Amino acid sequence: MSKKEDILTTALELFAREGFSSVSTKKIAAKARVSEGLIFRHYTNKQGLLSAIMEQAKQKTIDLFAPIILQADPAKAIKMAIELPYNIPPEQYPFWKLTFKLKWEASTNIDDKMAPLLNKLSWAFSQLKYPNAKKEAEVLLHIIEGISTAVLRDNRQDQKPLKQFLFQKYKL
Amino acid sequence: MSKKEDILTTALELFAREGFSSVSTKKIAAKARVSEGLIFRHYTNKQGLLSAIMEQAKQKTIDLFAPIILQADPAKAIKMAIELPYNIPPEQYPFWKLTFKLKWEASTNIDDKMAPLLNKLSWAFSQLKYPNAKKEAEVLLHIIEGISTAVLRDNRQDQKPLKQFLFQKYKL
DNA sequence: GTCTATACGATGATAGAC
DNA sequence: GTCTATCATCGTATAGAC
Repeated sequence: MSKKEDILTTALELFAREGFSSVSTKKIAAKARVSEGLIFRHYTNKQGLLSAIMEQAKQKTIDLFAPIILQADPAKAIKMAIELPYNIPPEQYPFWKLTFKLKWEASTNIDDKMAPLLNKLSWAFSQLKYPNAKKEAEVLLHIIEGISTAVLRDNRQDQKPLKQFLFQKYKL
Repeated sequence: MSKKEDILTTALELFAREGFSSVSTKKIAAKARVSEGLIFRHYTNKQGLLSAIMEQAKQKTIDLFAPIILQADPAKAIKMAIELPYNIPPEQYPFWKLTFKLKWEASTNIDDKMAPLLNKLSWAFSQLKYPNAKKEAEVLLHIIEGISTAVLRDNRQDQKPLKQFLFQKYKL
């Protein structure tokens, strides 16, 4: 891995754990074992570092959602969406933690990221003849985000997973 | 309002909007129109300011939940819980925004705050003979937190509220 | 209670050498 | 590409006067 990548990975980890403004470029440099100046050579400024991270995140979101979006069977798509929080690759936790954290920063908008999934769920519920497909989708997305939050925050899978319960609830 | 209170209110607003570490004591002082030194006279340090805010928050949480906790009719209790996100007094938005934001800081734990509500919902569902009362409660709490997040982030009520839909879903 | 002045380490960022 | 040295500014916090 290049030093440029080391910086990005380290910054991501620290931002996810401690928040963007709490982490100094000095700290990033020390943990990534590069000189502080190098950060600015590669990423112009601290904000540029965050932008580069979020650029990567965009692609990871698409990759993670792809199998669900492409699923032609509506019941299977819903099932996969429910399983999503439990299937986040642990090495991607920092990514998702930061994404959820940044939900509360004015600049970013997590809803844009989630829109494709929301639309797919809406489609799935309407295929299954749910009377309020759009709202069913919204509610399920809230649940999925809630479970994801729990998983990401505690860095562990839910002790008593709601997965089975939800499968039952949605008759899957 | 005393200057001491001005500081607290201003800090709360800024912390909620921009995050704890992004906001300098200088900025708080300017916006509250007090000298910077006064902040430290009253609250020892910046962290003390946050602690004072969270101390207030504890009481506000209790007050907001009280009518639900005291509700003897289980169906009504669930209904009130669903209405909760829409009934947060707007002047308390900064409080709740900050509370939800701090969910992602290692030190704080929002689950402790939410536990009484979770337990009440669990009780309500079991009264109504739901087969998995505990998990029903968990799921509904996720939904309520999701709706609250949307309301708080956009500083406005949901355009197409899920309230009616949820009432129907839970046959209330 | 409140303000002004100030100490001083930390922080983001640049310049220049290799 | 990478490091060292350096800088201006900012940020928290204290001291002393009113």
